[in-house]
Amino acid sequence: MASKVGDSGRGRSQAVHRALKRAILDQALSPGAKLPEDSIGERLGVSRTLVREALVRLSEEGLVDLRPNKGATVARPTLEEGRNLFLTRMALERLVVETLSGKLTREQIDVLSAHIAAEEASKQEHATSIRLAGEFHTLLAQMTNNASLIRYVNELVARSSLILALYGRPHSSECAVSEHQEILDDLVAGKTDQAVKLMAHHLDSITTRALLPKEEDRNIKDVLSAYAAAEGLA
Amino acid sequence: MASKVGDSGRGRSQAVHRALKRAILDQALSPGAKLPEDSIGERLGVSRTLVREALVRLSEEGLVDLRPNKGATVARPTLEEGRNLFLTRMALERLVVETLSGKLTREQIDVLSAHIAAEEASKQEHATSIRLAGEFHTLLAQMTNNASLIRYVNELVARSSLILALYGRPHSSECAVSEHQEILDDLVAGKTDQAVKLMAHHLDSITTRALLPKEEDRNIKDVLSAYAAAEGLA
DNA sequence: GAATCGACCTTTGTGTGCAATTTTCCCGGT
DNA sequence: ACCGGGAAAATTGCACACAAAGGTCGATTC
Repeated sequence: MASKVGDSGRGRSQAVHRALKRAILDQALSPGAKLPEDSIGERLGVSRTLVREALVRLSEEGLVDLRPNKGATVARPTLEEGRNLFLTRMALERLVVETLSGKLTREQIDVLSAHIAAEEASKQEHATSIRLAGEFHTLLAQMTNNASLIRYVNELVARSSLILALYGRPHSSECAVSEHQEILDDLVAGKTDQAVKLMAHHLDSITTRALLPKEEDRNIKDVLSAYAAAEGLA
Repeated sequence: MASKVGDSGRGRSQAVHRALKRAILDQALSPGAKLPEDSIGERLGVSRTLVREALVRLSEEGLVDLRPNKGATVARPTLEEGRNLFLTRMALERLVVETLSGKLTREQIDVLSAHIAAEEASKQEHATSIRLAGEFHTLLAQMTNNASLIRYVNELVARSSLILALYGRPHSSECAVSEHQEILDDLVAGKTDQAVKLMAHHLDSITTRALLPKEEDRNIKDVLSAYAAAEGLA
């Protein structure tokens, strides 16, 4: 079904790209998963050529790691990369907020409100909940009409999903919905500084609240790998 | 020397990518130029497959436009995109400056000083002058050790070259060198706010000083094409 | 019995061929 | 002289084939 619907836009490699991206963001493919060109192509009904193209795109977006002669895997950002990524996100979303403050049209406000409502409604489903939370930010970015800003925010939000999938705690994104509402309120009221501060807090709370703990075996490996890398080991 | 270092590592598609990127940034290939897979492959001694991969990467970086069934061309950003791009750049470079302020090592300071000296020395050669001016910013970004930040600044700086190539006046980047020195001084002194302000001014002056006027035939065409697009014409 | 070497099998790297689409340009009509 | 119309040439879209690199598992040896 995906093949029939997705094709229309143009180039089928785009369709493959979207399919894989969606699969990754939905955590159907979890970080570190192998992405063999063959199987994917067979499953999606296209040749390796197109899969390859899609993988290159995804690697350029930072969603997959592409190691020479070793194939593609879903990206597995380190915790350090994660924190840096949120720093970058903050810088860009600050611009988003500054650009939008006091300039939202009625239509845009409606769209955002509806989206927040949808977020509220899907609190239970962990997967879609994360996706909707991210889409709020991309929606905001979209409204700036700044192409590069949009692109980068999209990328960073997507990769944030990966980070949260790896290091996030189960119920980390719950409070986010109310914060989204507050941000929207300030944007509508034109309280720029307040909105920026809220957005900063919003993103910061994700990093500190959701990203820090989780003393599982996964973390042990990460810590070790960091030390190993520092010593030039495998 | 850059070519020797970059190539050998692995994949030849990477080499093609670098070659094309370099050619574009040096304005050997000017914005809007056609990039036929065949000719490029023949000229570089590789097959279309590899050229294709490089073009996909470049399009993902925003350096080439890749239209379905119509082939690749060197990107031709509009003036509007240009201004937005510099807005985004500002947001990111602000983070760069904030991250680096007061934390530069002696080595890093030396590298930057040397670079500024090189900029000073090559004032005459328009092409390299622009390149070095850009590299100052990428150098700064590099020192943050923030992967995503580095990547985006690199991209934006590269695309800025395109913008300046299209809309910049001949001697627009002259004063920049002294401003670079000032920024470095403030970074070393740890005057964060001052450094941010300077960087803001630095980038802003590029947009207002270099990007605005230029009433040449090129602009006429651009204006017309904008109206044509609005009317659905060629 | 454990370690090492090697043949096999899987997966990626790259070139090439063919179909489809776009562009060019030549030609006839108005 | 100008404007379609259509065939030919050029270019991209896509798949497949072959070569090379990596990984695995078993056999051989100490």
